[in-house]
Amino acid sequence: MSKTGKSSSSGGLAAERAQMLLKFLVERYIRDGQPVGSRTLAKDSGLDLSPATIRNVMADLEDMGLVRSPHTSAGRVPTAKGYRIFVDSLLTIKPMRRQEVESIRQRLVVSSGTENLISHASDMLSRITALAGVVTIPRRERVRLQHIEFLPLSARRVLVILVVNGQEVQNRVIDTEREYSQSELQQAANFLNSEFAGLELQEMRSRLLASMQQARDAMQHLMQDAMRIADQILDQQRDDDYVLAGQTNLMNYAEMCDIEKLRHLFNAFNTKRDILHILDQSIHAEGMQIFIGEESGYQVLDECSLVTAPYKVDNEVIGVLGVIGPTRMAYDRIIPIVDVTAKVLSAALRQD
Amino acid sequence: MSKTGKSSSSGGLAAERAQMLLKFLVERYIRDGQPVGSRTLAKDSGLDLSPATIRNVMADLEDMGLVRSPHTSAGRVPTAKGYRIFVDSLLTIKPMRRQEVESIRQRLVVSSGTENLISHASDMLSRITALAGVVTIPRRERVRLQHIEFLPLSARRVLVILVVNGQEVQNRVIDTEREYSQSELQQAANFLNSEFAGLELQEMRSRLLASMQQARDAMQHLMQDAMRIADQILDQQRDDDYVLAGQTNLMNYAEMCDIEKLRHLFNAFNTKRDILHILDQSIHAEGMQIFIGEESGYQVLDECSLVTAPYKVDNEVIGVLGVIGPTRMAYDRIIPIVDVTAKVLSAALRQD
DNA sequence: AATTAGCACTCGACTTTTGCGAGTGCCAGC
DNA sequence: GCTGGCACTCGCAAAAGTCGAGTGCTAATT
Repeated sequence: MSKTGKSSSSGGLAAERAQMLLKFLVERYIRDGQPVGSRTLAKDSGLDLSPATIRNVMADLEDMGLVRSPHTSAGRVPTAKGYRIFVDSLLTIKPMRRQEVESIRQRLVVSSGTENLISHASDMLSRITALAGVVTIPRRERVRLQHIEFLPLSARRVLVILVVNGQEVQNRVIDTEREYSQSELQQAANFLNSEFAGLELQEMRSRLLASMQQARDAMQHLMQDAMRIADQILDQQRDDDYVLAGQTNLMNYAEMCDIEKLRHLFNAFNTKRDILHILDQSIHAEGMQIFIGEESGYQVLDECSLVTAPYKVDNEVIGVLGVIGPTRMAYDRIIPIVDVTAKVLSAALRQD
Repeated sequence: MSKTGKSSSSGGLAAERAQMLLKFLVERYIRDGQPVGSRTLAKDSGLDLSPATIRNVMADLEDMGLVRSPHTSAGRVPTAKGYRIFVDSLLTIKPMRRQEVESIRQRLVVSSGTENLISHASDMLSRITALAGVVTIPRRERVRLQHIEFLPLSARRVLVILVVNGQEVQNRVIDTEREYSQSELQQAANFLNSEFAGLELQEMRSRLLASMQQARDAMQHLMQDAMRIADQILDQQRDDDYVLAGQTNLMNYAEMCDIEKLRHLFNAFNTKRDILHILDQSIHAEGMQIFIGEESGYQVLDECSLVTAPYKVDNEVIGVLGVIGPTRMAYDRIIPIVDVTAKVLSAALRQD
């Protein structure tokens, strides 16, 4: 009954063999998508062991929770835990083909405008990996005001245009408390521009607050409104989002044949909340992150893995990108792709 | 063999009965999704006929291409042609529930900003119908310039901000041929604003062209650039798009269980080209349009129907909205929903 | 002439049976 | 500790059987 203790035998050596077998099993399963039996393993692993021995090792691995049989007389399949070990310590990364790197770079260098860049990156990810690509909309901590402009729309409605961070344009309509004349608005804009251009919105906000307390001038309300806008924009920064591409690629995978599962997954894509939550986790973790199957903690991603990498500008992480696919994805190929894409995107954003 | 001729018997009366039966059959099939047999029809149609008689009528309808049997011993199912007749002349529209109308109105009245309005409309459509909702981004023929602003970014890059049609803001970065000073830009903007504010971009374009031929001043190039922008914006107007919501609803329908079909459909949604083409057809046709199954001419929509209605502002049609679902959708309920939503959206856009 | 009852027949959906084979676990021998 | 051998398990797939809804046709009825 309790053979848990005695199995690992003479320590490290057998453990190493078990690892080799695990590695081989995972690779094989990723390739074929079929449970791997002891015979296959014995024949192709190059370890020159009989199937029976392999079976013993497999039983051990199963005890450790690294593999499992879908049913009594099938081969073994890696569990999430098994994939974890594989990814963390057994994986041999396969470098990207020159051509692939180039195609990403080309595509991203050409496209202009942050929006465009992001969606192209997502698109490239999904194309090259044949999985779903995801890129979060960049979110900077520091929003630097470049220019502000007020434009009267009607009696008490003013259109506020803000240019921030180089060339991003944001606009809002505000309902003001009283009617402002064209020249008043102009004056206010001039004031704000001369005082605060180049500063961060946060900074502007607090300075404005301070100055309003001492001088209560005619512009008071308008200034307050301007501040409200700044707040809104700062808020909106937080209200993040992502661009997804190639969802349909996921429909090709056997593990997704269950339409119910697929629907839940797609719903999660639309709802965005859960996915964003996971992506958020990796925005703070330096470097690449891999979520395997149930690890993510979200049921919808049960048989999916997520490979992510943060991208940055000026050494500040401003977003995450990655791919979503079945747990049984070719990690050795996917990982460098995500990695490189993040770097290329970072570079492209810098000079945007 | 050839009983085609003699079947319709004493003219109008029998034909009327056949129509009643067709109507009943379609309604029933829409309700249950099961082929309808002669017995059911006999029992529930209220016509007091024996199944055998019904069978004869069915044979006639089949000859006319309005129904078909999926296989020998199943009931009958409407063909696209059958649905067409049903929708065109047999359908009894079921008015919307007060509550539904209100929920749409509420939702759309509250939301501000064209973008928002559009996506909420799409969302409402998909929620209420439990199908996929689609709304095209509005495209006005007349783009009226309200305000233009140049902002220097770096040596030869200028950010151009255009406010058009009330409160839409568009922006572009242009690379200029030489470096312009801040005051030059200001001057140019002032000129354009005073001359062209309130005019349509088309108009501005041609006037600018005319005036440039006589006076070749220092602003020549900048003006040219401004014109280029106007062109781009006019172009972009043409580069249309739509907002889709509730795709996942489609996964619930039995006729969509084929994953391959589903994938093609979703691909079409992403590609947008074909769908846009169909929607375009209905932007010019006054009033509602219904595309049933193969009628659309696109294979991907083989077992789907599309119910659309144009929406307008100032009596000018600027977009189309509608729902996409299986041919077997509840037309009597869907049609008024699409109709009303189009009207509510039109109203909401007017005061936006 | 239209309608109906009756009847033989068809065919898909579902269930059961059967056979097969891949793969396992365990044990005894090397 | 490894291996060969063996009984056993189970899923899968093909084959066979059953059921019933529904049809088309024909002959009788109104």
